[in-house]
Amino acid sequence: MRSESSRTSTSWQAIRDTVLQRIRRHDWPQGSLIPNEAELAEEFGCARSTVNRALRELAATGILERRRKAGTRVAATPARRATFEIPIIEKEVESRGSRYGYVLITRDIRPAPPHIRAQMGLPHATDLLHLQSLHLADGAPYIHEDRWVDPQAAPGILEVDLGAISANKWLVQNIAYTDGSLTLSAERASDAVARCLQCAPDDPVFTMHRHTWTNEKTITIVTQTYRPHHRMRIDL
Amino acid sequence: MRSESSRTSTSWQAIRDTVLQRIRRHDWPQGSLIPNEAELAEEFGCARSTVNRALRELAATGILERRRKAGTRVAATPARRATFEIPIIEKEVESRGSRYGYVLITRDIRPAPPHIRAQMGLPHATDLLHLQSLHLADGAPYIHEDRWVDPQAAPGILEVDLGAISANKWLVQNIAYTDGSLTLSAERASDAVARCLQCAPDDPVFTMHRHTWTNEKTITIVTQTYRPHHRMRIDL
DNA sequence: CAGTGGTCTAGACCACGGT
DNA sequence: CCGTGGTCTAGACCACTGT
Repeated sequence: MRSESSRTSTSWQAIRDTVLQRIRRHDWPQGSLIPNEAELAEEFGCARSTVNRALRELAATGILERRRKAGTRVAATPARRATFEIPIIEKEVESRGSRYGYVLITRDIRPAPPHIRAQMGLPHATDLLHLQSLHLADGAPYIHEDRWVDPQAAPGILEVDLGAISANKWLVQNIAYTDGSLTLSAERASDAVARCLQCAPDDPVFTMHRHTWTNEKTITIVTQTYRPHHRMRIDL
Repeated sequence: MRSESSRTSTSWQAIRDTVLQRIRRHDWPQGSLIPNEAELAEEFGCARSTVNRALRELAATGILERRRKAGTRVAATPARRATFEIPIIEKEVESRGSRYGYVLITRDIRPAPPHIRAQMGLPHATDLLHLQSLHLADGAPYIHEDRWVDPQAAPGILEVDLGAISANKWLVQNIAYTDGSLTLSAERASDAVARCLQCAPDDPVFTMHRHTWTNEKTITIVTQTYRPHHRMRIDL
């Protein structure tokens, strides 16, 4: 069996799978030290760098823990990391087989309110661009979006027709960001949001809060509220 | 400037950062083809495998898209993937500086109800282990957990004292799983859950649904309901 | 100090997939 | 067909960190 993929002696995937199997069978119990790279390379009859690649991948998913000199250990709790796809709403909607739509509800420029100032770390009540919009799936409300943009960090945004292109799309295409954070929560729909999403004003709604910045400077803070009953799926 | 990290000619991190910078500066616009590995290796004065490593890392985060023969392109929408840390409740609680606690509320063996049978793909109403428990932070309710376990897929589980060790901990330590899915949503707290979490019966609650299986066979299905106002943070 | 992982190199062969 | 990325090798030096 195992005709498998590779021609070249041993592939790093094969080594990864073998190691994984040994961990799952408890040949190498949780927390234990496994042989070092040189030993495994000899066992598998391959170069050390091939072993390195295999073990590195396993370490990246949290299954192994590696430290120089200390060696490689089976993590106490395996499989702790997964890849999270940051939803791109347009594609998310289309991949469900629906037609994507976008509507700008309000656009105004106003001094940052206190909670936004605090999050952005602004010393003064700078003028910010405030947007409210709606993403649609087959014409029905899908996500309500409330966004603040700092025009100083996103030069050019004030000249854009944000009724034609979504702020997110424009920002992604035009403003580089270096860092971001993402917070998920369950909220009670506010009256305003409920009206937009056409749901009851206290329905539980899945909410995604994003903050992106570049070089310590906030570009935008967004709160996206999904319509009720939304589920976000993550594969492991 | 740039004393930087490496001694050895050029590090893959340096190449990654340079490439990233060029993308952010739009030297290489979105969707465009960038030079191939051999050309970049020459430009940076390093081995092709070093370039490969740098570009592979960028492709893993969704910033680049690579295909043999077709070459490497700047993704239309950069930075689409992030690493998601699957919360290990005990550690999550302790990392907040709280004391972790665990209480088993109910334990019974009963035929799988229809919706669980459907999710597990069970043809008959097999007997399953059903558990309800509470995770505590400093003695206060933190997460309510409702879990179904197939004893056939998790041999030994019926003999375990699940009042002493949480089912999750025991399963993670004893039963290998190969695949899983994770679904996040906002729900309205049910009466039973609200009582356990000591909140109002219609509070919006953040809910994590997990399904793990091995070789097509479901091991366990869990619904974990966080106390109100919980936020799940993901760094990018 | 010394062992272990981290990385780089130069060269090679291969697999995929546009043309 | 043949260009491009994917991988492997053998060897080397280095960086961290436990002892």
